[in-house]
Amino acid sequence: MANETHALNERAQLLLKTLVERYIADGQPVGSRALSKFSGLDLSPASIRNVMADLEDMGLIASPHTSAGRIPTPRGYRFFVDTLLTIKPLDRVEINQLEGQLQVESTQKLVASASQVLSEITRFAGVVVTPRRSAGFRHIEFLRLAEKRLLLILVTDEGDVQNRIIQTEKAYTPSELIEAANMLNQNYAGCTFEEIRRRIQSELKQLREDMSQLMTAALAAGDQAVSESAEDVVISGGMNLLGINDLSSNMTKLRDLFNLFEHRATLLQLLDVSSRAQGVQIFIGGEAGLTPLDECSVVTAPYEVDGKIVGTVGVIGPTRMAYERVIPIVDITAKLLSSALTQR
Amino acid sequence: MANETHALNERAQLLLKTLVERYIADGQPVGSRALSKFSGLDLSPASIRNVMADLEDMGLIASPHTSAGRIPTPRGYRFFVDTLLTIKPLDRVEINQLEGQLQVESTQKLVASASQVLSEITRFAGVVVTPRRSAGFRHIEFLRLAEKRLLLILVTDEGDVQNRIIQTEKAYTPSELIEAANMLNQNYAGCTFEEIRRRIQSELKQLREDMSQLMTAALAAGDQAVSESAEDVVISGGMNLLGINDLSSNMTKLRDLFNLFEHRATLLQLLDVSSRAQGVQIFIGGEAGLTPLDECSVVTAPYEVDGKIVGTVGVIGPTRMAYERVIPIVDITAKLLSSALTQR
DNA sequence: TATTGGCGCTCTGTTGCAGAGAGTGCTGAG
DNA sequence: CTCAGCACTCTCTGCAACAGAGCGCCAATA
Repeated sequence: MANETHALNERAQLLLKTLVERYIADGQPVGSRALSKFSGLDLSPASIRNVMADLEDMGLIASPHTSAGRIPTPRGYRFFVDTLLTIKPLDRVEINQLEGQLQVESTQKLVASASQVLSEITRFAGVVVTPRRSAGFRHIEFLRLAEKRLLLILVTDEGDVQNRIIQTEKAYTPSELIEAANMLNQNYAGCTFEEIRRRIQSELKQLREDMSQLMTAALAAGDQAVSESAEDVVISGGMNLLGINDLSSNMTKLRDLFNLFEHRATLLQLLDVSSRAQGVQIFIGGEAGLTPLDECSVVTAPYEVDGKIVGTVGVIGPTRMAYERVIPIVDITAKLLSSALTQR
Repeated sequence: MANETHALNERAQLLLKTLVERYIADGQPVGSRALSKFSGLDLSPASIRNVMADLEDMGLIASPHTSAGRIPTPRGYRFFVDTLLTIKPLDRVEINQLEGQLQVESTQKLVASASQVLSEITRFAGVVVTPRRSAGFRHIEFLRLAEKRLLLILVTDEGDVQNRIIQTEKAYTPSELIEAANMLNQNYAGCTFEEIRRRIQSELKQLREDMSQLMTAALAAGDQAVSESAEDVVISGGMNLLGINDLSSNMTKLRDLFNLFEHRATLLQLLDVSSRAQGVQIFIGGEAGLTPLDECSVVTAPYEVDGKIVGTVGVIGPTRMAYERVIPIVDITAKLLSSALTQR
């Protein structure tokens, strides 16, 4: 009764910590005897039971049934990761290994490989929200494929290449195509497509009709490029979660979870939240407000280009995961991704 | 004893057919009573039991245990699809619906959407082996991104666009880049990269050193383009299989199956076999020689460009699938894909 | 000779029950 | 405050009984 200080005393904290650690380690409810053996506190099981009762009153642990040990509640996990968890930073070797697996050839590959590395190293699902991009325009090219078929190649500000095939009404000569491309390249390089559209509106009428068709096609391609390069979320190793006992026991939940994976928009919403804050964020169980995730945790960290946050990396795994290991992995991956993207 | 003609008499065939159909419909072992009710033969259960015993002797059906009904063996399924199955062709509406969902914008999208359509319409996993392509070269472009960073854009014979970023040792001027691109475009358009490599070998030495660096980079990109456009297999809706009771009962098998999905090469090997033959092919259970598939069937059909087979589409689902429905779907999809690809 | 009704047999799935094991809550003593 | 002891609760396992489903076989029948 005397230790009802509401703030946990040191002993209770230590016991909660070892309880969570043991539960994470073997997935079995932890009883008073086990705790008395592993806490290092030299207390009898009976005394420990008192503390456990307090912890249960506070909603930090719970027992699946009368006579099983205790398992952490979401609140318990929350307290654990917030104040009890001691994370050990990755050593140099692991970082190098991680870095080595990132494929820096293109932004797409970078993002895909980051997601994959996360899933492989944690054995959970890796997620990466693709970077937001400015809708700038750098270069355009028309290439003649056949009589009335053109290949339009469009390079954005960020060096991303978009291409699309256009059916034209008229057969353009190569020089006409070059002329059109030159006009766009010289006058509008560096502008967003919005700007181009505005500025071109008036000038368009003065152009020959056939030219204006090309311009319109180019703008359409540009718009598509912008919309396609909208945020998207890449998921790797979702299958890993099949192997997790905690999740694969109830099939229905597992299916809901995978449905969530296919439903990008919802996931995106969750992950976007994380890009508001700096550093690693953790969502435990249903904290994110998504029921399919109620036995999962999501560990995320934003990454940046030139100091500006442009996306999020993360790991989705069971609530019972080795946070002290996953957190630094996500953290470092975000940093590696940031630096790889900033270099380009 | 007299009907031991080894070739099944008509009655036995009809009974086998209804047995397989009923088993496919509700997944329960089929007993003699059910069969007597649904075969339309007006035979008593006792008589039917005699026939069933014969069918069991021939290895076409089996009972899970002494006192359950019978289920088809793989051999039974095989006989069923080979000689008993009556497939009803898709009606016009369904074909249109199928056609409408194919995204014709690019080869990649076409293949991806074909796979997706297959999975959505069958509620199983859709697979498509991407088309083999010739390694021709059409057009190249160097674009200056920064001091010593170039964007190399490469268009292949088939209108596919590859791009990669190159770090150079020297800072090229725009006109140098144009010169290099022109040289490649004018001299080598239409050649395979192999040919270019051979022809350029001698000429390369005569070029200025800086030029030769660009050429080498271009060739490397070309090679990569070729290797990347090698056959690959696209899988959609693998998750659908989670919902199939037949498969999700034994978790381990399910995991093996998904591992197979991630292991592209093996899958590719299987699907490539199908592209040897014309028309729809069906692999039942372990017939493909892959243990993870022993409770699955694979229905495939090759598709072609200009009359030449270039890839395979297919569906992977439980052996207990509605073949009469899946077969025409796969068939039509292959045909639609062929015509969509031939048009471009 | 093919078909059929009937009977006994076998296997599954469910239910009820008892006992062991694990762990708790509580109480009273040090 | 700590702790040993005890009664209690809950799960898990094995066992036995029983109903249900379906088969195989056999003898009767059309």
